[in-house]
Amino acid sequence: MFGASATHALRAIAFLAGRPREQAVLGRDMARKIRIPSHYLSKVLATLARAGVLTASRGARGGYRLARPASRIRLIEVVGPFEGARARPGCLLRPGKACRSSGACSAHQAWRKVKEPYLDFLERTTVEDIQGGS
Amino acid sequence: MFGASATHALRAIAFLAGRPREQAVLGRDMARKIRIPSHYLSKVLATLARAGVLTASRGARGGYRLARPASRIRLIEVVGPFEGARARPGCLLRPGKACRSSGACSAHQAWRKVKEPYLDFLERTTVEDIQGGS
DNA sequence: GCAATAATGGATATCGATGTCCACAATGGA
DNA sequence: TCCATTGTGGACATCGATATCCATTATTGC
Repeated sequence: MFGASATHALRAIAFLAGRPREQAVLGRDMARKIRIPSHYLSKVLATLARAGVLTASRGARGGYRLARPASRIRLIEVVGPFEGARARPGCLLRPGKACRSSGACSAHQAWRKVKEPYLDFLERTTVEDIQGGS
Repeated sequence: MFGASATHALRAIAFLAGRPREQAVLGRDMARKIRIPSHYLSKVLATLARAGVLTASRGARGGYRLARPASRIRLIEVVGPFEGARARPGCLLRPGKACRSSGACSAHQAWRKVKEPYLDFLERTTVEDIQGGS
């Protein structure tokens, strides 16, 4: 449903959320645990750090941690930086268009039943809801 | 939500469904009406023809028509040939895996609320439900 | 200050999706 | 039969996403 980068981001965040927050996790350890190429994961994590979702610290005893408690990070913040406009789907038949009730496309009614739960998922689910086992 | 090819397919099918079925529509006319590059659309339509969703006829008075009444074509038949496995989404955090209730990933419960309406949309919505104005 | 540790940024490679072009095959009508 | 019409198939170009590698920068502990 999401691209590889956004999926990697979700896996990484869910993993981090399942660990004590005061203890930083090394990039290479995380890569090994969640089975993602470490050089690729580092790019993903850098993007999440820029987005303010996690913090990265260098040097000995460095690593990554959540920037906030998992219950206060919504999934849209994790997925958004990678999916961009895709994380705010509009009209089915005219991608990129708003497709409001007035002047809606012919698939509007049927598509709403997918779009609304999808937006709800991104806006209302928090990282705590998907956190992995420690 | 879908790739460009699947979206083009949906637009073309919705357009065709809004026309009298006994009258074939020219590829180039359809391309102009729904604003899709005609050379690309022809590839998409060829795929749909192979999938048995529409029929193509060559020569004078040729063109494309629905293979069946719009009410008997489900969207999965239109989208499936282009989206492949993406049209049957499984686990959020482990793409490609089944993620059944037993041994489910940590996002299973939250993700179900998106996945189920999505699958319902593809399996139960018909082309008639999204057909365009004539 | 020095050495070890770790993340960062840039360059590059690879792959699939998107999009274009054109010669060819098939069809219908005169 | 011959020609205009119309879709088909293959080759090719382009672009963004995915992925890899390495030199550099920042930080900690001694």
